[in-house]
Amino acid sequence: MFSFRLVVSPSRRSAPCPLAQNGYVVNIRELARRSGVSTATVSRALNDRAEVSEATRERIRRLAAELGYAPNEPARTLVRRRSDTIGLVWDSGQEAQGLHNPFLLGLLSAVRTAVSEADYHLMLLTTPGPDDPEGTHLQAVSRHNLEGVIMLTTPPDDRCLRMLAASTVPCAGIDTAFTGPRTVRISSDNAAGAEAAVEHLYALGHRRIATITGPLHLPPAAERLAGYRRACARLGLGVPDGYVVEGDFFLASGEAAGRRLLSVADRPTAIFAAGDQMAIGAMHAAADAGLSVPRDLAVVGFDDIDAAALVRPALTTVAQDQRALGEAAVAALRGLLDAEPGAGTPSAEPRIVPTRLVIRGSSRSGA
Amino acid sequence: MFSFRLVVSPSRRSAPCPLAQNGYVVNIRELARRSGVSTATVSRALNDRAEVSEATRERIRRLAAELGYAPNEPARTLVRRRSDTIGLVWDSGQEAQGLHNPFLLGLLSAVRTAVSEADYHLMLLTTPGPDDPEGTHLQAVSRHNLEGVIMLTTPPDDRCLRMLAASTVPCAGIDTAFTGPRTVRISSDNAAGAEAAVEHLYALGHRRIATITGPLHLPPAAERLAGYRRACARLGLGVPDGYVVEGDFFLASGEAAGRRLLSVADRPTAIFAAGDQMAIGAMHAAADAGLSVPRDLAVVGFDDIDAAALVRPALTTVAQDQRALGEAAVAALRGLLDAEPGAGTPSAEPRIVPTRLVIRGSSRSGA
DNA sequence: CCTGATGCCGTAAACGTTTCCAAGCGGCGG
DNA sequence: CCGCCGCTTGGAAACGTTTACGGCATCAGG
Repeated sequence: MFSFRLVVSPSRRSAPCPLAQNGYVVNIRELARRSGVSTATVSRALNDRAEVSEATRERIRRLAAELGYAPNEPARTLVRRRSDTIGLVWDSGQEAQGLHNPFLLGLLSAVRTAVSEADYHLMLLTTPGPDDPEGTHLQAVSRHNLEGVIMLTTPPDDRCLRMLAASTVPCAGIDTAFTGPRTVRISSDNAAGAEAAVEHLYALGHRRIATITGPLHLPPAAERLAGYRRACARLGLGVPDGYVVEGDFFLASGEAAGRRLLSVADRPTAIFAAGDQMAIGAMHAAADAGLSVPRDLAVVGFDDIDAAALVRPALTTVAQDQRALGEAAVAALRGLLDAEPGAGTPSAEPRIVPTRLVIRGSSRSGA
Repeated sequence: MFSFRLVVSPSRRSAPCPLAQNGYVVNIRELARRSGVSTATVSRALNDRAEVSEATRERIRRLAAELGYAPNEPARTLVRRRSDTIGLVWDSGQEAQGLHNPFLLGLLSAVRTAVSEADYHLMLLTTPGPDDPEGTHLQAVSRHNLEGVIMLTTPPDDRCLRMLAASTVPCAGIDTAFTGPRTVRISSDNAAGAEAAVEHLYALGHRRIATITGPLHLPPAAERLAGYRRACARLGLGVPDGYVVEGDFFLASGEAAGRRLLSVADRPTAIFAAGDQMAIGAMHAAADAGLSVPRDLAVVGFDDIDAAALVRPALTTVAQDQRALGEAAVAALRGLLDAEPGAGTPSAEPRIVPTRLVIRGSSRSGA
């Protein structure tokens, strides 16, 4: 079931901890000895417990600072049975190299700062190989006493993650499709973002607006398509056959889809692509067809990857708020952690984060 | 000197560890009880110690797997005085949003897999705020018993990182400028990469090759310029005044530098830019000047960011091997860890990782 | 039969911290 | 004077694991 690799290399045991201060580590016991109190009092003083007099507390803290004392987290974890640490997983990225990359890094940074502002530590979980057992992540959580896990844009068919989400471990997932008793999903408002893109094109005078979708089995792709359809319906725009082409979020699929859309009977004057790479591909297709963007064809993407600002004309796109997503994930996870475990599902509905339309040259003639 | 935030929220102590298997955690003691041996034997069996008979070892392992036992890492760390965990820092990324981002994510993934293949765990260190004390990272290392730290593309003026590198903590830095008794630097072969770029342009027939550099106080920028100069000298190419323009690695600076280079007396026919964003900026400048890339002007960049493959014409560039860089960093760190601490500097010279020239449309006429 | 070696295993002491429980002490109302 | 309470403090038991040390077999060589 589980396999173990606890092999301890017989050489190099017990390396001396390289603390800068005095060459050797100072404990709570050393502090107790030097300040003439017991270890219990030192612990209480450093942890801001109420039952210590102000005088001794101050004395102990000063001594601790002076000696460069740092508490031993493993020992604290051991006795407190909590580690103040949460795990982090993201897709190994080899497959989705193009799509998620730039987006992911923003998420990572946002999660990192939000987590440390909440005074938690962050441990990276290994993305398991295809032959690793399903319980790999559960093992890791249990080994390190992790209190919860944040997962970022992970593929929906990861067995290990599915098992983790299905367990009682608190999980917060950004752009993930897993469900579980203590799992909450965080996502951009894909539908509203798509609607805003269509509305923007409508406001510019476009009436024949086509779309390039992502793989429709992925929730974000489906939601963006739904938003597109809703906006079209609301604005009274028809969606002829052939105006909806499915891509795979990568450049080449956008180029191919663009060619198809430009050869359709009633040629669209604008394209909303569910991903920036596909939008850029569509712009290439337009250029190859001798069309000028945005004069002959307006293009709007989704995600605001780095390249969106670098291509010419620069790409109008629906930007996801990476910082807000990261903060929402951490907030949701804290909610799960603070709730009593027996309290059932606190709120299974996903947290939705608004998007922001970034208008650039690909949709605006005056650029 | 140091400040502490060990505040323990008085509510929610001792949350029950949510392990899936049986609802409660199984110890080494439980294993011992159930298999009729002592905890010492169980520990030895699971750790592949020699002093256990094959029969009992197998029995214990099977039982452990059956019960879903996972060793308690904090406890192991406490008694073994090593955590098998290394820290990871990277730049908060707000300032270098454009330059390092896509590159960084590849490094992160590479480091992550290399670290876990070496059976270490990875802990993310917080990027400290400007008012955090200098010893923040040292504190973290000492608190968690981290055995070493890997730093990725960190700014050269980070006081906390400088102090960390200067300490006796083993450090491996990719694209960092810190030095210390147990600190090793890993870097792409910037000079050779630049040389390869110039040679490529020379082989295409170009004789007037200019360059756009990065901020020359950053080592990579200086090294790339040196490579450019060396190649020009070797190939007998003159470098007239005005053929070397300094940028800041961002798009706008490349565009401005491109304009300057295109208006110089003896106009270059090719530009080597020390960063992809600047290269793309130079392409924009050429387009604005009515020049066609690559017919009238060839452009080569550096880094191979995602956008390099998305712009038109696609950008020829010197790709950094993120995987190799990550693996080299982990290997270097392991070298530091295995070396006895008293052995002095094992090898202070930096590890150099070769680059790879990716030829695309911006330098090749037949695209 | 004795001696030493070898293979396997148990006892118990750590590791650094938190926290339960009790105790000392001064004051205060009865 | 007694009992009680509130404020500090200390003693000691955990938490789960590793490992030094010693013991009990069994076995080979003399």
